[in-house]
Amino acid sequence: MSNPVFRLSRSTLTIPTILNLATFSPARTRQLHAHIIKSGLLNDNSLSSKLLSLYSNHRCFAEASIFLDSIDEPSSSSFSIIINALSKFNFFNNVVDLFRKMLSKGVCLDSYLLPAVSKACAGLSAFELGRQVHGLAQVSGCSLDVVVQSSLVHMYVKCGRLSIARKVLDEIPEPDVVTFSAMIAGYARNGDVGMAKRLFGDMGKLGLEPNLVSWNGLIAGFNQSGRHLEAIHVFLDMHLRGCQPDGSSFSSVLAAIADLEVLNVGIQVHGYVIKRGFACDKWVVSSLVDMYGKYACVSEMKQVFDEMGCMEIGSCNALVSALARNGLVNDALAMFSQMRERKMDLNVVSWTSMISCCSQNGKDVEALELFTAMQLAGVKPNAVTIPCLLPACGNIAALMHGKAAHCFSIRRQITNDVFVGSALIDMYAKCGKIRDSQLCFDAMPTRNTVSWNAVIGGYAMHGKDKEALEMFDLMLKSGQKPNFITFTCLLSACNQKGLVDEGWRYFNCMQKEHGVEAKMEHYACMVSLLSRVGKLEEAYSVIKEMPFEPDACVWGALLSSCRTNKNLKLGEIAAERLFKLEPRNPGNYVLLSNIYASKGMWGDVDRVRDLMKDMGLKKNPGCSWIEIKNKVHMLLAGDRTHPQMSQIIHKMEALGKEMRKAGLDPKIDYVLQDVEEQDKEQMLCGHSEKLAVAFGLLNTPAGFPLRVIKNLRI
DNA sequence: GTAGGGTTAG
Repeated sequence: MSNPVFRLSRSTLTIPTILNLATFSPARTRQLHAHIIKSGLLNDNSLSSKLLSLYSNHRCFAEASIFLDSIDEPSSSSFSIIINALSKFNFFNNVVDLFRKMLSKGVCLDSYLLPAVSKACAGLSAFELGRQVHGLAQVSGCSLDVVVQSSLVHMYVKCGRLSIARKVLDEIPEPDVVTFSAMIAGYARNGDVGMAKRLFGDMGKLGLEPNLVSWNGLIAGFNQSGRHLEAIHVFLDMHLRGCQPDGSSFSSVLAAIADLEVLNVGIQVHGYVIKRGFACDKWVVSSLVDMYGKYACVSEMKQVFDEMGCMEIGSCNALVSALARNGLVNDALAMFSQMRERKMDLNVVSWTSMISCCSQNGKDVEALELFTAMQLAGVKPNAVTIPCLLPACGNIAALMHGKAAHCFSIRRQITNDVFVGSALIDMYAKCGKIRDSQLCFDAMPTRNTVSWNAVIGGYAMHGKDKEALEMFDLMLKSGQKPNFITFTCLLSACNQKGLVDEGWRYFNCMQKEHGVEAKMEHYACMVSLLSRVGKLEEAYSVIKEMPFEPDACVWGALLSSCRTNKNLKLGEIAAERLFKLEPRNPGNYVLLSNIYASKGMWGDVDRVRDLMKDMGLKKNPGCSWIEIKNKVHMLLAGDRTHPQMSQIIHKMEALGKEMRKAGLDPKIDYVLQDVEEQDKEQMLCGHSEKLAVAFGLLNTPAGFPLRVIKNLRI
């Protein structure tokens, strides 16, 4: 006989023997179900409990529910079995539904199912619902149970209501180490690691010995609050007090180590990980991969990942971002495709990491495509995804996509997030919508340095020096500290308008008054500013006095102005440096030959052209775009009423085709897509910087200062 | 039979 139940029913086996069978497959469970119906044993309590457990453990909740419905008067323990299993598998909505159904049937509460319901409310962050459950627990008398109390503390913590959670904790006559751990983790997660530490101490005073989970909560708390060194100290303390770390302790402490300059400590902990047998723990591997990635130990991070011997989503995500962080963009993309091919369950972190990798490495169109693919895959973007995506919209002036992301943020109610807000400011500014940019800034409930930099940088980018400088004053008044990016934006604004005095003022005060060291970008701005107003010798002195070697940006600024001012002596010096630093940039050769041409030195013009030929370089694709470049520059200078706007657009289209033929990607479709739908003139004015990007102007010295701003990650 | 902790994306 192939049917086991049939065989059972015919055999001498009794029902109690069946119940003792350790495991039943789902199919066998269904057969048992049929057997129970056939034998009329539906209301046998122990049998029905066994069947419900079997179904629930196999996640056959539909069958469990059908069986529950067939019982005449189901007890709270019958509901409890399914509710606990649903909660264990994180089916929180179903927990709530079944709990409601149970109440509607008038079944009494018991303290075995309340923690699961409370956990579901915690998982759903359903504060109101959780409060009602708390009320029911009090009415039914279940709230005296320490397990129920602990679950309520956890629920309030997860809903972000720390003071209520603490009140519940304080009212428990005999809280145990689990209750304390929930509260400690709550304080830790919400950034109040001081309270977490105090409570940890209180627990000791009550004679409760902290266990592994409480130590881990504290380590994670210090790590998440950015107090990395203290996280390491707690880890050592725990070890000294005889509590041996587990995967959770290791993953937190390694994350802390990753953000400090202590690679040797990391290597020692890695040794400890191996010794304790956690080298294949998925959490630990993720942290190790991330740590080695942050220390640029590429082979180590790959080795740790490979030695785990399986593809697990968390560690794969860690590897993707570690590869991206180390500039191995193609490897990161390959890894991500492999994850997709293997049909791994990609989560929001997987998609967000990849979007971030693309938007930071010039793969803007790919970033936008990934955002669409992510949603098609049913993964909801969150408050981290949006700030990763928006720079891609800004980089190619894809205003429609940026707006869509903005609308998405409004629907998801994440516009109050400081990262989302700052990224929106930056995106609108880069798409030419400086007013929208300001509106987003105004709407922010809290701002940080990044938000101020975004709005100041936006005005600087649009040549609105007054507004940029005004915003800086407001920034100082608000008490927000400026950083090196703030000063780059300010100097860039001064540079565009030739404000030499203001430029020097900011340059001199940044170190003295604000403790910000002058970097390459600041020197580049000063050199550009001075040479722009014809003070070439002064600019050259600044270069000579720089405390580090000037880069191509600095020399490019000088060369560009030497052409305008027909200064051969300094032009040759700058060009010589540039030919070494950027031998393959045709713009440098063109500029020098222009200076020679302006002086009628045709022999030297030929010499530079031969130099270009030797390098296998052509002039920038389709030299007719020099014409466009001038017009774009006119727009940059603030000419908002150019009479030939529609011709410029046609020219852009033609150039786009030409560039594409030459195998170049002008990304013009994205620019034009927006232009089509908006008032063209209005858009084009705002798009001046984007046009410069689209046509590769930033790769020529003439593209300064856009080049400086573009390279900034606000 | 019920409760607590972790990593990777800005």
